[in-house]
Amino acid sequence: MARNSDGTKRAAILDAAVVEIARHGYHQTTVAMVARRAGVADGTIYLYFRNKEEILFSLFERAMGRFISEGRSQVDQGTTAREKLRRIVELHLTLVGKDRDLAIISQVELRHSLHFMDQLSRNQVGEYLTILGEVVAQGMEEGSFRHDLDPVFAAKAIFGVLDEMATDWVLSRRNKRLESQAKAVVDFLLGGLSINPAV
Amino acid sequence: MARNSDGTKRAAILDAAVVEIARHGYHQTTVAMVARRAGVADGTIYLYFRNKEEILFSLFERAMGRFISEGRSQVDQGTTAREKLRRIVELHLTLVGKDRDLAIISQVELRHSLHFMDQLSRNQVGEYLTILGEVVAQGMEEGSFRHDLDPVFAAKAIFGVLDEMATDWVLSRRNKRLESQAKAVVDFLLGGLSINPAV
DNA sequence: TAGTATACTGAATAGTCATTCATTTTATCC
DNA sequence: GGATAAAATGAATGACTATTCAGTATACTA
Repeated sequence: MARNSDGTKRAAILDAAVVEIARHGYHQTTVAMVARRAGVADGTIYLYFRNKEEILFSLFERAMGRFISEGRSQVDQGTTAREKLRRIVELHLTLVGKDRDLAIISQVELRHSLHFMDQLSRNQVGEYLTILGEVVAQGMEEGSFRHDLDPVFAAKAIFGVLDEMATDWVLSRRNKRLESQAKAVVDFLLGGLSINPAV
Repeated sequence: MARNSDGTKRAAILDAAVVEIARHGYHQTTVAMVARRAGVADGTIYLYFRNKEEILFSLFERAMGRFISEGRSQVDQGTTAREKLRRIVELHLTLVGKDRDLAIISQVELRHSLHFMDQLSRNQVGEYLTILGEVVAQGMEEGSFRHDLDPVFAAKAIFGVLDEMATDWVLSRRNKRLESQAKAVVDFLLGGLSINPAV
């Protein structure tokens, strides 16, 4: 039952799926296409995944796992909340911008169904938002962030900005690097639009 | 060739599609299901729409049309950039929050494929972003917004925050009204996180 | 009211693909 | 090297559904 001992074949299938799904979309991608690119037989896919949808889930788990562990690591390397925020913004944009195929999947293909998004947001994305929320809470304690923020709300807002930049980059044909937006994002998040926010 | 003179039947089909697609997702919704709910025969659908995908497109056009025209109207009713921003944020959250089925479609189901999103963002969403960008530019001229903003960037960031709030509301089971977040959103957009943004 | 154009119907078609499983290949062990 | 188990294969299956179109109903005209 141990399949191909190391995760080699499973990883190969996931790698193939990233390319095919990014190129054709989840629904236009057949299991046979993934099998072909991975260099295995159609049936082999089912030794590693219960069904086609589970490939998509696993894809996301693998990618989001990196996101979360590297995110935590970046946060731990910073000291002030501002610095932590800067680090996490840079990480987010860098990771998404590193692999366009994967970006297409995370920004577009994974958002297919309510059921699916629900699962994702409950688990992986939720943990990511928690990290963001902790940074905001620290900033409030430090006194560098406004005292009237709600960290849960702010975490979502931060995520919203990052996510929109990522989606915009995926949809644009320009090949300007995504991480080049990091400074603008941080400035916007810290300072907002207003010159004098105290209305 | 004039079909059913007024747009009655076409609208009925779109209305039915909203409900079915919101409930089951685009791919699990069959043309027959839409026809049944609309009270027409399967074939009738094809008198009004070239194919299934065109239903989805039309759905979005109809909804986004309201968004843009009401958005312009709200913006025109405001005088200062701040006030315009507040109005548009409230409108956005109110419109999305008004109809959960439609919200599911705009936040989830419409993001089906790269090709599809591309079309949308180029047309409808692009126009919406333009409106937001104009408000930002006005704020900069007025002197109420920071002079170092890029209106195109800021428009995307604003949209990102609004979109994330909308998606979060769709996914959450809580029935807190979406528009109750308007003040928090405006405060965040205007003031950002920092107490003293001038780093 | 007959005749014609328009709108609608829904059963049949035609194709697609996820998934299965009997069979073959490869690895392991004594 | 023969036996056994684990992995992998890929052709066949079965289910599903978008779309078509020959036929029917309805509205309009003169």
